[in-house]
Amino acid sequence: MPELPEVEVLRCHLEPLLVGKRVTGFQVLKPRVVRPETPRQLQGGVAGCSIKGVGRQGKFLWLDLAKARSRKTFPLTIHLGMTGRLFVQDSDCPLPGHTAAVFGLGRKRLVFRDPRSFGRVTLKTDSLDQLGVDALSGEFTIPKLMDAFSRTSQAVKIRLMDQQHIAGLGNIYACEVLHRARVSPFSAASELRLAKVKALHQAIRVTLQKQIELGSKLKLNFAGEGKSDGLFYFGSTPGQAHQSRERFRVYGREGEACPACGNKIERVEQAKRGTFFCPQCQAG
DNA sequence: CGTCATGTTAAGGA
DNA sequence: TTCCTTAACATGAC
Repeated sequence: MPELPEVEVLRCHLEPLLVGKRVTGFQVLKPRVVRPETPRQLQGGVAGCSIKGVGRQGKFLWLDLAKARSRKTFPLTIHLGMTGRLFVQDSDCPLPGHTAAVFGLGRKRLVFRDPRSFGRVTLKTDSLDQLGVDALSGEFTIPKLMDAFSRTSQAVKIRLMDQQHIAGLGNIYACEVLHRARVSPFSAASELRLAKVKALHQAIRVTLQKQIELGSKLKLNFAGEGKSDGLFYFGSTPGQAHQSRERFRVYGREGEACPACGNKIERVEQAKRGTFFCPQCQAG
């Protein structure tokens, strides 16, 4: 599910459901998602804790936990990987297939489902420590973006997806942002002039903000059962998938008309990922 | 059968 | 050391 907007919509959804609850149990069904500590170590760390908050930076989500009778909180990091889903359900519901981990919350439970098991649950903070500025925070400024683009030989699209510099953009929104800013994905990041960097900065904020607004308005099925999967780009409730797909300007639209100029959108591979762009609007 | 998919990270090379 | 590229992870959709 997961680029910044999807994770933020999920965070907003979960926060009121989780804050104030106590973790009454913890079960790992797919040990691979707990890394690098063992499931047993993680269990010892979270059992009996209360949830004080739900945070996010980039695509990383975390629960602020506190031991009983303690005010000090520590983050339990959850990353959804490519196919992770996180939702609250009644404890007497059957667990869905591909459930990776379950947090008991009294008569409710928090389920982490992840078919591909690329996601992660951990008390280690290494990943968070290395993360760059969140693309929607006030700290993400034009000078910060200039700095992220300097001293590198990489193409701008690759650099936009580097989470150590800017946290939150993945393959979909990197393509979308570049099209909105009319910047070629193949431009050398370090050679972009200030005007283009400003355009990209604006495009990042607008693209992500609009997508969060869209996701906040849609009725999402966070339980992720069947074809409704709590996503607003590949799924959500029936009849909304098409509508939300129309929100993409170039991603997944190879051969279709560019919404700005009508030319055919192309797809090429960059760093083993698909890059969708309009060769007319985004000329090198 | 084959191709592609929202992501991170370890490993190896320059 | 730093920077960069690639392979690996595991499953489903089409």
